[in-house]
Amino acid sequence: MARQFVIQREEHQAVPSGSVDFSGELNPRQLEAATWGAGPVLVVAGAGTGKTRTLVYRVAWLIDTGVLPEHIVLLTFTRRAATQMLTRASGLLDGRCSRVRGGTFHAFCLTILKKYASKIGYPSNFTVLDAADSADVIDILRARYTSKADGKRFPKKRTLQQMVSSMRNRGLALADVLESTWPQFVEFEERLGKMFDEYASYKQAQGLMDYDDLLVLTLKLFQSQPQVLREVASMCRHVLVDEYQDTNRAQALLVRALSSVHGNVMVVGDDAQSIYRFRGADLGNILSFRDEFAAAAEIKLEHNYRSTQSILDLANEVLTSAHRRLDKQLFTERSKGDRPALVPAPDDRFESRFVSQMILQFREQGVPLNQMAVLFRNGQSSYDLEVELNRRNVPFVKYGGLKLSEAAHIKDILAHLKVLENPRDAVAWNRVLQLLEGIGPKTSGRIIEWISKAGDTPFQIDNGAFSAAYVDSLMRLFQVLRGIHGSTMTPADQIETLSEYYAPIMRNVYSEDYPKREPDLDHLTGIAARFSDRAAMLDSLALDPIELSAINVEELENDEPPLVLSTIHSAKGLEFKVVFLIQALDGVLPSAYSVGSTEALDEELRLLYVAVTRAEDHLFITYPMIQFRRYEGQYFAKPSRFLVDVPESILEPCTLVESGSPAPDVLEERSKESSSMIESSESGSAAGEMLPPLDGLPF
DNA sequence: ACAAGCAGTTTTTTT
DNA sequence: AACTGCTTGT
Repeated sequence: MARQFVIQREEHQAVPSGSVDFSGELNPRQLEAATWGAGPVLVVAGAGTGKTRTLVYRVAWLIDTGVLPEHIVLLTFTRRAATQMLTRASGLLDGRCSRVRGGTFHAFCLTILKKYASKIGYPSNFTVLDAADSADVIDILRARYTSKADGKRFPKKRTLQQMVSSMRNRGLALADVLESTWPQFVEFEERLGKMFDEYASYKQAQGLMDYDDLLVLTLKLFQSQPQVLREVASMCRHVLVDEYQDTNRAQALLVRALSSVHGNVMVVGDDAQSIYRFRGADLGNILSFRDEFAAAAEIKLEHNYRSTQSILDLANEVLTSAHRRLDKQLFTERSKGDRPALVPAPDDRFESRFVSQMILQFREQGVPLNQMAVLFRNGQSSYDLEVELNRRNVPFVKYGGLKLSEAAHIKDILAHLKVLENPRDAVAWNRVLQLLEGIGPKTSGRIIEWISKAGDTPFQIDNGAFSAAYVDSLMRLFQVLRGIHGSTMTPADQIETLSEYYAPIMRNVYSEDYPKREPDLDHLTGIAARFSDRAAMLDSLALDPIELSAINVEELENDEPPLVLSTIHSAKGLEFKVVFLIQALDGVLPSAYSVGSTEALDEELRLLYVAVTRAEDHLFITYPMIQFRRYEGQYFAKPSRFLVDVPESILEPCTLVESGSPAPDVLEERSKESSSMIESSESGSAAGEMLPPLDGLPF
């Protein structure tokens, strides 16, 4: 008989030794969640109910009761969210939580895979592909699977990439995915199936992993190597998951796996804020958590501390038409506040002028810029406003939309680093080689084949083997690569060296707009200075691309904290005193892509809900009445279908008039530069009140 | 055979 | 601003 050891049960009931006053800082429900003992628990936390606060105190409680920080895993949706929470927890605990493991599912899986890569047939220096890289890989294969006869009907690389992705993170068969989302491509099923199989083996052969691989291969590792699972899961004494409503099937399985030894898992989420269905998020995960984790308890947080009653009224109204939801009713003890305003503007320019003018007014009333946000459905919706804000010297940061590391010229530089890191990475080689004059897809393919045969000395070149048209530039490339390969340069120095080599190429390739791109190379060098390890830098940039305009913020460090512009998706979890939701148009929110399906429309509705619930004190929803489209010219736009039926008692309809013009004529007055004002339409435009009434607000 | 240049189309949201 | 397909040039 084997000897039996008994481990002392953790003492959860003990009064925490530290100085944190848990019951004073949290309401009874929050306290119950933060001090939860053992076993699975679902925390349903409505918008603004102190979800982050609860998680922060949860971490503090665990550590205070003696759990080692490195035995806590805090999985969040973005890295920003993780750092924010750990910083706050660290404030409560005098820094005692620095060793809590946390981050996104993808980043957490990456650390596991780096350690155990060889067990699933991968080298440990594998490269992480972002969505665009992965589409490039697929495109290489696509050429082999298409013929002239297919014409335009065969799916584009981006679509193909989305197909693979949705198969894998939902765990569905190709046939199902095609039938539900791309019925027009059902005829290609057999070819697509083969192509996707080849995609998988191609990645393995080259040491490449896409985002979905990080999750799926971790699961596969756990399945095929039970001792690895046991090893990893025993280090996860407490698993905390934020934004559980936005996890996909693979992530739910990971949560189950990670908690399989200790069984202590707390998931926090709000079904009404699930907005990542397009990425495979499965609302079913949160709705059926209590079935999947036997005996799971449920705690509901319904006391909203963020918004005024008027804003919550609109939020609740919006939600009444949603289909699937958990029962929950938000309430607040805050005062009624102003009704949210619906402001139609004659056109984009007026909308931008109105928003910037209001922002300046609020600032004069003492609201700091960084307590205000402008939200929109699409990244490009804010271009006009950005111009206007620049003109008025209003500093802003933009979240969502284009990322620095997704810009073509940055990807070029990064491709050189990837080649140095993993010389088997053919996608990176393709990019690097095709920058050279005289080298296109075919030649680049041939050179890559030659390189792969060269074996251990990847950056040596035999100049006799190549055509005179491009040997010289090829030699120069290899010389630069060898120079870096054989040195001990820091990542920043490597980028500096590469930039010097790349600058003339950039002038050639992007001859029209290279001056705009040039400063970005310096930015990149600056970012690289934070890293001492090239591989870590590449992984980090792949998993957490840098927001393009976030760079400008660092330069302004000592100036006024900037206004926030953000896509609704990127604003998840944030709150602001004043919120403007712009471009609230039918076809934008809801997106034109979603009108075909109830499920998709529901998600757009929740998106509106998320936008509305970001606001604490004031909410303005605006849209232009006239839009421009490239081939259709000007046409009359409709406001979002979610807003037209909202009673006026909840959403106040307003009109915008140009000062000095009694009857504003939309088309003729557009170019005037005088300041506009807003009036409430129901009180009659002649005696219209100035909005907003800025006096006596609870700032 | 292959690269480069041109013209026309198309753009959701993100790890 | 990027992607695709077509045409021209080497």
